[in-house]
Amino acid sequence: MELTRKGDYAIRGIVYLAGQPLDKISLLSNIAAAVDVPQTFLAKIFQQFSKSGIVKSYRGTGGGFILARPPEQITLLEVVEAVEGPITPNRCVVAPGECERDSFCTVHPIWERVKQQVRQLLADITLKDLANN
Amino acid sequence: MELTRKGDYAIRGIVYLAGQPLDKISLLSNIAAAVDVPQTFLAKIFQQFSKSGIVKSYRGTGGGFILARPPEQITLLEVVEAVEGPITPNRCVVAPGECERDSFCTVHPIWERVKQQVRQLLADITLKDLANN
DNA sequence: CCTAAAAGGACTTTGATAGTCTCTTTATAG
DNA sequence: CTATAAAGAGACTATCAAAGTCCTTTTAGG
Repeated sequence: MELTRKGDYAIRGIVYLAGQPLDKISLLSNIAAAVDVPQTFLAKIFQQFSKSGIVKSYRGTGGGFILARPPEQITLLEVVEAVEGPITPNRCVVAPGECERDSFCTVHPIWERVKQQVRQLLADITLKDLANN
Repeated sequence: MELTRKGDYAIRGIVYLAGQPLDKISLLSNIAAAVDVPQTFLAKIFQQFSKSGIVKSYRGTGGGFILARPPEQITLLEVVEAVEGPITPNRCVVAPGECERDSFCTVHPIWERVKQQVRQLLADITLKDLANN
């Protein structure tokens, strides 16, 4: 039921980025230092961000990371799922048909509801809400 | 963000028990077979249930397990937390003061909300709702 | 006192988490 | 066109929790 450290780090990093001037390219080394995360680990996280289109990356001198969209268009849900995979309170509910007990299991619908509620809550928060200016 | 197998097994077992005649003492071996969980593993789970006062156990011949209270007085939240520990979406929010970033961390209140919502949802479900009769 | 059950503790296996390290690719500046 | 500065990618390692097993002890009945 818990976010992993990776997820936590991911949020720290992206929130930091959202708090920077939006046209400023930030160095991974700076981000890592600012949010207190091992740089090599954060590198992996930002690679995932880059692949899922949350940040844009630039290589070489003067390179770094920048938000791919304005902060009000990036939700917390998107950030979390980019690194943690789909949010699901129980594996029986990751996808329809995953669980052979789901036809008769009375708990199944509960997990569906939990999943929906949590996703909804996170989808309503954007990086704009989280960036502290 | 996911329930462990232990949590899942725990629910299966207790829901089965809630579906039995309430004055009937069930054998662990029967429960385990019925819900398709390794008996030795389920034993550990029911020990925790017993300690948290969800079931009553009887040793020796004719012994076994029985709900400690009527099913409508046992919530899903209680069951889950008995074996999984407190529900918390992020370790920063298990207890006040746990996280040294919480004074300035803008995400902290979000996790509090998620936690409350999930707990509320699970607290509203009782074993009576889940037992299929 | 023998047998049927749960309780308790020690142990093992497996897999995910949380990283690290090294090499490659891409881009810029001189 | 070469040196340098960044991110990308892959392989590797260490640690820890999850998932489960096994064995011994306690409790209760017949």
